[in-house]
Amino acid sequence: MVVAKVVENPDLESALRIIKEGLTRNRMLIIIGECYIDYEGRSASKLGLGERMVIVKQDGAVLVHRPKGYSPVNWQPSTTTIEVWLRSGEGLSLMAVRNRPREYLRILFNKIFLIVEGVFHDSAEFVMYLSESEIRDIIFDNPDLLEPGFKPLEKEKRIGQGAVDIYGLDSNGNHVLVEIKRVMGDRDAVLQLYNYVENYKSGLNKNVRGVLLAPSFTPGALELLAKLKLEFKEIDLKKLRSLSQSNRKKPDTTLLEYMNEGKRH
Amino acid sequence: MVVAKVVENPDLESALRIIKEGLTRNRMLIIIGECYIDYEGRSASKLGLGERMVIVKQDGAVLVHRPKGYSPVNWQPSTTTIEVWLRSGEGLSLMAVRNRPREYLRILFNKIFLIVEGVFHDSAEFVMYLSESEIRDIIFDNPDLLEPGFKPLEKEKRIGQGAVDIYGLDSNGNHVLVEIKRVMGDRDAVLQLYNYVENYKSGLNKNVRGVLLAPSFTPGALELLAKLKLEFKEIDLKKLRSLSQSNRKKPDTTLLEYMNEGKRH
DNA sequence: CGCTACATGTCGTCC
DNA sequence: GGACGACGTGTAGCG
Repeated sequence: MVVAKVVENPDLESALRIIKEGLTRNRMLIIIGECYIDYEGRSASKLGLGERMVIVKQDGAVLVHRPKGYSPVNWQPSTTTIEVWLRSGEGLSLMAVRNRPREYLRILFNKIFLIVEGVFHDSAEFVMYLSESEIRDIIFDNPDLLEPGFKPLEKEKRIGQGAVDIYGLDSNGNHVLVEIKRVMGDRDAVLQLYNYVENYKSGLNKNVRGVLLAPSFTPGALELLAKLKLEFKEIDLKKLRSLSQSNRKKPDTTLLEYMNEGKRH
Repeated sequence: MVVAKVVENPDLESALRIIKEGLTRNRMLIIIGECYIDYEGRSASKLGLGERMVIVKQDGAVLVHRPKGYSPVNWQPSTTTIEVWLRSGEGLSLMAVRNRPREYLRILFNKIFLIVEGVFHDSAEFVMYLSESEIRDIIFDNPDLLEPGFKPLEKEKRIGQGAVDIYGLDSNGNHVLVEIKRVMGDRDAVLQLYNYVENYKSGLNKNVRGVLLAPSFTPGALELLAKLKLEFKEIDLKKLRSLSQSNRKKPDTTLLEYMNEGKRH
């Protein structure tokens, strides 16, 4: 059973009891109420009185959501300790503390409108397609996508402190370092590649080519590429996706087809 | 009133009606149920059957949370359109679509255990302390923190496509570019600074100093700084915080004091 | 545990 | 609207 308990408009003493029980049992808690919030740690923040939703997950993660936007206004990732207490005249406090980095999050409730206690069963596998590592593997296995005659030799080759995505040789025997971006290539990506090339060249007495692969490029990136004498090549994600067809995990129906099917009543 | 409606174990037809109503009224919806999830857009993902919490915010943002962890497993930031439909034998679908980038998120419910409809009043101001821009202002106003005789001239000076945090002159009249990091300075930060220095120097015939300010530095960053002949200086955030005392917005009580007070029953 | 780089990053800001 | 950089970024992976 997912939803173990639903309590509307509890007084703060009941709320305290319910929340404490839920925490003890490692349940997921959803608390809707009016609260102040303080945070102190790597930075510090204060949020005045308002109505919000607080989620305490089964591993101790805490999220505070305002009525808009993707991001929680305050939060704590999976925390070591959560403490709750009630002081008359002040309200109900929920405090989430983690140690590395040392951070405090304190939620002070004035009123609580709803508490939901739940235990979720969810062991399903989550599969994500076309991550950067997947793209890298496809390029490695289909080196002509970079250029004819390219011979990939190593993935994630360590260079200095970092690692370049693909290292190989071109048809003239030149060393080639390939940096791959799944999203639009920006100046950061160029600088990353530049650093690899310079670092790798410094031990060698040969020409080293650096190539940035991305679906598209910002103007700043293109300018910087030219200035640093680095190369770039556009990759077509759709094409790559079709090349990974053999991958068993690939969805056989796209969501779009799915959707159209769904509407074809 | 925050919580407008709480419905436990609705059949899917009732659920459809309730969710549609909630969407029309721009209410916040919390839907707990068993579902499959498909996503397609910049990337693509599939998630098998499991019990999850779905949040639809008042601006159309959608979050799907599993029982653990900070991050939603699937989501959609503030979306233009959300559609819901029911097909017998299949289940209840909630589809969130946005246009830029074009992305689809589809949640297919098998069972719904709970629907909460709420309207949140929350206009409180959120104040964050010691952001990078705040640090920048403090350094600008207290230039000796960088070095004696430093004369800051411009904040966020545009250089090429980007902007360096502080530009100024040292006691010898050298141009100085200062890049500030609120967190540990890494290779990326060094490359960012390097790019500014090179870019700025290219128009000039003079020496240009680049200084990275951060509370600490990774080994990779220090190595790169040396190689690129850039400078660095540690900043003490605690000290900076005391220098911003004058700032009205600073909290007068720290959360730690608050907490101790809270426990002193 | 520390460092590195990815991420469907998201979000504000400035041009 | 696009580019650029901050973010309490979180998170996984590797040494």
